[in-house]
Amino acid sequence: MLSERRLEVLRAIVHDYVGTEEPVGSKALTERHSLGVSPATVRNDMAALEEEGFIAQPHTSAGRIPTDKGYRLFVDKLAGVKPMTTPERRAIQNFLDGAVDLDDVVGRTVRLLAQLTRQVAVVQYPSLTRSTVRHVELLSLAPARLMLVLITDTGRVEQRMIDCPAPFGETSLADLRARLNSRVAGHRFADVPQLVQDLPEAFETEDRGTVATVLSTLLETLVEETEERLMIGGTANLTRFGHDFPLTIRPVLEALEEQVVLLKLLGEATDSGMTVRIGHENAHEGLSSTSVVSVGYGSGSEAVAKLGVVGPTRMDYPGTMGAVRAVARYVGQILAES
Amino acid sequence: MLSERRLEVLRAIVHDYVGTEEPVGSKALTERHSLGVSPATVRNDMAALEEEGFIAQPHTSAGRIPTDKGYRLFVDKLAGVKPMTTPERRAIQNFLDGAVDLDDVVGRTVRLLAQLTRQVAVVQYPSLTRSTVRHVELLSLAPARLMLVLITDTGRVEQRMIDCPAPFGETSLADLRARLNSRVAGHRFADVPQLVQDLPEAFETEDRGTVATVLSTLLETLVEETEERLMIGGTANLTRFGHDFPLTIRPVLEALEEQVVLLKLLGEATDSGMTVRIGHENAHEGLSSTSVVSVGYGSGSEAVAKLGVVGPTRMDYPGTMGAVRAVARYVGQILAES
DNA sequence: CCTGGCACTCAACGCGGGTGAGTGCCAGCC
DNA sequence: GGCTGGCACTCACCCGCGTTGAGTGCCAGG
Repeated sequence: MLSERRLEVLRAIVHDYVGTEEPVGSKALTERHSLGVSPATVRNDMAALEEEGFIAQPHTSAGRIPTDKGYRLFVDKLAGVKPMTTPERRAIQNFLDGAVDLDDVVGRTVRLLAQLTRQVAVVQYPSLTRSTVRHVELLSLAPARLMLVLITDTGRVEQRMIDCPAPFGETSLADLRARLNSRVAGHRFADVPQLVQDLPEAFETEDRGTVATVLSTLLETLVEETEERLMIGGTANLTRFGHDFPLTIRPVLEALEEQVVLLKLLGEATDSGMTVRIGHENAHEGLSSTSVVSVGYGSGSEAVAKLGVVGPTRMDYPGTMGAVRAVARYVGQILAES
Repeated sequence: MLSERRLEVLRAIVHDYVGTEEPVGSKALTERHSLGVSPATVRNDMAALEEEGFIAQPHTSAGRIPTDKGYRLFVDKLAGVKPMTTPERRAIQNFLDGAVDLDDVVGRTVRLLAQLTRQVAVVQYPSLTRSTVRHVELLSLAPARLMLVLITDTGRVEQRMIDCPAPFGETSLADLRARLNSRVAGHRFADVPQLVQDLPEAFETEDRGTVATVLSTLLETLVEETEERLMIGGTANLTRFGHDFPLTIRPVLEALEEQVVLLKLLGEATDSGMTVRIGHENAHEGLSSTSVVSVGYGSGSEAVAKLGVVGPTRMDYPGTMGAVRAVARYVGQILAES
């Protein structure tokens, strides 16, 4: 086990390195932090920390930089979450309050998060499977052509075209619409399948085909749209990364364009509470020198989606975590209100 | 006026510079292109071209690179549009054919365009004002709360909540729904205002307030949503820009995040036909070393929105223009079909 | 008007010594 | 045993310098 002071040294190294982006040496450390010991002692501690794999030297006779393992220890044991100041909170709330619809909420959230953390922000649209149905609408566009519109409690709208196997009368349509809504409105999407299971039985034989088609389209929509959408922003912040651009920034931009990758990234995070994935802890190759801070958010007590930021492993973890948590909280509030 | 050969020299310079990214000298030019004259002659031509402002030297005793004015001449007079090959066309069509809804069409288009041109692609969602109404739906969510759903011929769906001044019966609702649709379905959004103008008069006094509210919300939606959405992709291609990254790439990424800027960019382009804006021709500061190739696309003969690519002024104009034109054409087809 | 020849310019490259931050180790002290 | 000051060593970084070579402008001759 590492002594108290050694942990303190690690904390100091992380702090300085995050600030300066340069390897930090023993002398500079003792000058900037009053550790109460001499550089020589710090050197010994550093040797021990290096031995354990928490820090490393880019090359012999240079200062030390934290390793992924070092950051991990820092995040888990040494750093708290830095709360937002009151004016910051107020600014967040004001900014988000102006949103007019779901797209706008997500858009504002992304911009806000990117600006607060000065990193790349990722916000997932509220998930359908965890949402509840507000309303299902069926429109007749042509004798044998329907449109299914699905409205969620988070304000999201999905629509699908349906080609009916047989013409479907207005009365049947109204009937189906009413029955559908009385069964599923207010229920969670995940519960819909079993709620509508026996619905065709209530209809005349000639209509059953169409009803079944409608239901299967509905269920299909639920499944399909589980592959969720997301919005990213603040990519310009990547340019503050380092100086060896092409190699650092390229793979990150590529990864960010792959929604699949991002969704997996957010998906891997724990459902509740904040998750920090550091460097190589991210499965994706291109993100091996970035960290992802993510958290769930939702209109109720339960998370309906996640949001987070992607930045260099060398980031201000306490500050970033504070911003992410605060934004998630307020977005949840906004969604609950609307 | 410049002689035929001098134009040929300019074309050669543009061609080589686009390929190599390095200033091109007289000797190299004569070696790679059989111009039939000696380097010395080419030097004289170059001096003339420089005099006129079509090319410039980064520093004394270096080769020449085209200026914005040079590219302009090249695009206007010297370069054609390079058509896509048949297999390429087929690939485009196959890729776009798999789309399931509007979001998917736009998403696929962006990815396709980014991949084909190896640059940043921008696709605007079909505009509401130029679209036609497919269907208007009114749902009653609560006694005095309605939802308005607007479906366009391009598959776009917009919804709005409406708080009614007075309770609105189901019969009135059905009546309003029917009247609304019979008037506006199939008509262009721009024509909607005058089509619904006298609608309240057909209703009982007690319902007129609600009808008016619905109509004003409808008209509002048309106006609001004129500020159109767009999707961008292929930002990773920016890393192929140059080697002096931070300065080149940063402002571009920033500009791309500002939807306003992009919309203005596309908006400035002519409505029909392809538009190429080179370097400083773009009003926006950060885009002064990029060119924008854009074109309108639409389901009919008329453009409903625009798409294009943003790349370095040093780009393959004929190829890019060919790809942009081809993609626009096929997207138009897809939209017309759905 | 084109061409070969010639002197000139200057960014890019490679080399080499100097500088300084940082390290590891060790003997001595508390 | 742990902390400290001292010391020799390492090595990336910087700076200046000469070399190289692609490229230029100009000019006299075809």
